[in-house]
Amino acid sequence: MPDPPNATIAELFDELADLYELDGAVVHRVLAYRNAAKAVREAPRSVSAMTREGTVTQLPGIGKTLQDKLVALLDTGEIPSLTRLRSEFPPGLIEMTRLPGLGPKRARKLYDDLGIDSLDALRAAAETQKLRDVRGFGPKFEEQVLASFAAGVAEKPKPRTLLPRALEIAEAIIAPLREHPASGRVELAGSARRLADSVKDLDIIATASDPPALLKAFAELDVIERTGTPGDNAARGRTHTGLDIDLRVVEPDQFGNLLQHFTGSKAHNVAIREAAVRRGLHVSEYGISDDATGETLRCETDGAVYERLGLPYIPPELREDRGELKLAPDAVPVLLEQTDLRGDLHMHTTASDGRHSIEQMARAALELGLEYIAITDHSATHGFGNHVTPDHLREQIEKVRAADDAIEGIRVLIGTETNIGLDGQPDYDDDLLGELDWVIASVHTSFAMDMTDRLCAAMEHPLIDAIGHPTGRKITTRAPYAVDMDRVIETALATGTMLEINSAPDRRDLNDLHARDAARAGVPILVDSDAHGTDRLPNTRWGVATARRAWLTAADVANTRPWDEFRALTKHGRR
DNA sequence: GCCGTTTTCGGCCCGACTGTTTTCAGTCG
Repeated sequence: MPDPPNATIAELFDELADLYELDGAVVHRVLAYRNAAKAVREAPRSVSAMTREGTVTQLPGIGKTLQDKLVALLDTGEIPSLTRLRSEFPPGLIEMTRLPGLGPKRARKLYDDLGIDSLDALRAAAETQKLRDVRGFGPKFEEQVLASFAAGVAEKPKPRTLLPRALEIAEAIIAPLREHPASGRVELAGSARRLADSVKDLDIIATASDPPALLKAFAELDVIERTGTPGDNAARGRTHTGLDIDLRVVEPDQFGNLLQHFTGSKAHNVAIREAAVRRGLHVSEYGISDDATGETLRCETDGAVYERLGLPYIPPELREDRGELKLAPDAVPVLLEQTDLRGDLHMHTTASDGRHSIEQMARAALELGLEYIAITDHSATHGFGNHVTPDHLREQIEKVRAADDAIEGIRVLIGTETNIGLDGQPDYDDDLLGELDWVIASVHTSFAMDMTDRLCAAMEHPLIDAIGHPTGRKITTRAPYAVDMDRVIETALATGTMLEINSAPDRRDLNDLHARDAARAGVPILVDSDAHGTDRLPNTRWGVATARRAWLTAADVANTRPWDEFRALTKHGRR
């Protein structure tokens, strides 16, 4: 049996947390499992491998007990306590806790008293008014349960919204609110401010001379479908696209506290607060109270919050409790900016499945301030758009050379996005690949197989300069394929192959964690648009967002370099 | 279950809301 990947182990720990919670364990023990799940999910290496080496307790939140459980998992394929708890609590019990207002404690009570062990059983009991017989439950709860089923909450969790769409909606709300006469500052918070891949909802923080007026203006915006009953200083609304929006209005002298709090992440805030408590400080969304003086400090900016806590300013993209709180003041990375990019090494034209010509792409790239681009149409065996046969590619070489001559101010390079075959080999023969300036290789078929050998074989090829979208994920629709990223990074380093952060907003692949690991190992990272039209060249914004979340500086990203320096990093350039 | 320049034992973030309770536990963000 192959070693379980980190994602699988993390799921098992999360499941253990859920089950121990149903079992009535103290909250801190449950929290320990959830922390461990996060640590495993974000571990830079294979947790299975670390377990075999005996180094797994180096991960934060993994101690002796969890190490033993991991050893058992690797030896026997199961964790005994998990097997026992699964036999004790039907899986429907965890599903029941998806309903708002029903947590593990109360779900357990319904199971013990009425034998309710599934969403269906719960609904039936609510319909027949049996729930009110249980101590602690009443008619209101029955109504709530039925309302939740009617709203479809029980069926499945609402899909998350991709970042570009979320920011677009945020802008459509924030811009008019900023223009409203009653408003002061209006800022986006939450995971959208952290430029996460996708968001569950939007959090907006504002100050206002007349809060009710601003809340009313919010409720009347075109994009808002409906709002709940607004409070004095907060409103929750939903857009026509189904995205929930929380708007909070706050006094100007607390704006920074609230902005910091609602920017999160939750893990970041918890870590900040725990560290603060050790220094006699208590952080909340309303201020920082000091045990020594009894006073509470309010902050106008989120920078002031970090300053009071003795921390450097931490960019929102880093606020994930991934080591940012240990940064020395002068060690906060100067994160990559979109304007740092000088080249774009992955784009398509009408030769394959793009919508614009070589010239159109080049002129658009020039407009954006790029110094060099590579035209990388799909190769012959690719199923989308036109097949670029070897003869066709030879013609493309001439066309690209001509365009390069014709257009001043930008270097236009000929490349290909060659398909990686099942055996890890490219579509074109080496002679033809050798005539190109640049080769990026990607997987587009047979996603179900273990991809590690295939990718590593491709990287061994002397004319493959980079791997495109290395895990094949589509953020809300397709899981990454099975790939041992440790080995991929190791091989990339050994073979001098670059790894791409593909900027397509539903890909952002490599993701932030993998990109961080790869860059730390010393692998040159690419940030490419993968544009299929001139209007998509600015998509590098999303790749840059991922790079920033990966702690990358301009120096970590190969295509921030001038062409001559970039070329020296490629296999083609080193020949 | 983890963790330690206040600890190898006794801690482990903060606040609001809700429905059901007679003063609060559970849930949520």
